[in-house]
Amino acid sequence: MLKLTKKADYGLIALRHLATAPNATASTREIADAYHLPVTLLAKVMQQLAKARIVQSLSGTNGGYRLARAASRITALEVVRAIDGPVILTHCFTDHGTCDQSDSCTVREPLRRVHEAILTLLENFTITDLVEPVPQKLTPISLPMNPMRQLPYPELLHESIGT
Amino acid sequence: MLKLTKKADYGLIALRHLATAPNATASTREIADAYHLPVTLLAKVMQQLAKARIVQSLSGTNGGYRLARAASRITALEVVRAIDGPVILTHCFTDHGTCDQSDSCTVREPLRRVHEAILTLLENFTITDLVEPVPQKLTPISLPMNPMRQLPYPELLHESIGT
DNA sequence: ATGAAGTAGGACAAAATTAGTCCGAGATCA
DNA sequence: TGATCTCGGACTAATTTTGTCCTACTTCAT
Repeated sequence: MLKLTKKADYGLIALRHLATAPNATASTREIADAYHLPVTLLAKVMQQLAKARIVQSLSGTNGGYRLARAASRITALEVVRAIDGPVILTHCFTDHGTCDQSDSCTVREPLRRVHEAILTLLENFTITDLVEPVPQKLTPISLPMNPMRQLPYPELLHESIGT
Repeated sequence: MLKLTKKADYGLIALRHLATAPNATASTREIADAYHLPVTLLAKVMQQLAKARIVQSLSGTNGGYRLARAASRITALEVVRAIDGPVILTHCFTDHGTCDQSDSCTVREPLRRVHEAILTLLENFTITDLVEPVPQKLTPISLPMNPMRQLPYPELLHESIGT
């Protein structure tokens, strides 16, 4: 489905919260309450972020978490990786042995390019970009472009689903 | 995990196959055999592609599927949508009512930008790009860029997992 | 016209992933 | 010393993905 998991969502929300928190610090419960997230699950997410050194934990009373570095230095890619594990577009990438014949998997290389592009995209997106809702214009992506490519057929436009 | 499903993989492989097939036509079994895919599952995928008018079915003996239009006019985004349904980055997009306070979901808008960028990426990638494995240089993505952003901390680089 | 080879499509089972809970342990502060 | 917090593993439940099975219908060739 090519979607972020809820945990990754929660993580991003929490990081944004920390980035704008008054003392730059907040407890798990505080964040969970603010956005109506399941406390225990968010706690797990925070732990993973701490383990990845994205966030720093402060134990004891009045403890909580704080960003381990500047928000501008925390990329969405890092966060997603820390929480959901390696980002994988196609399945072939990791388990090479599965593809019986390297000859068969003809789509692998081209798809890898798309993959890289998405990674780059996420890497260029930081927590700072989450905190400033500047409606910035989205410049078109450069990818191997096909000169013959045109707009999709009209009849397909009206049944295009989802966002 | 931000990954394509196997079905989407299969669909792309099949479309690539059709794009290069001698008669521009191939049966489900033929394709499944060529890449060692589960026949019945691929059949389902082909049906979905047919319903989305990406592929045209030819019933009867010597039947099979053919591309409904030029490979250069079939985008990866269409394919993924046809097979996996709407592409969703965050969960808030579809069920607006869930987010109790629109005030809470502060990350929605910025994430939507990332979302759009990924969609654009997939939209600019056609079946033709799958068939020509030209190792084209991947130009960096443009996104709302933070001028303060720098490379991730060195200590994080060595534990960066996955691709 | 009859059988072989196709697609169409729904119901269903199995497997994997994600989401969420629970509990015990350790740290810090008042 | 107790309240409040994090840490981390084990565990269950829900959802999604993957894959199979079966029946119906269509086309072609003999």
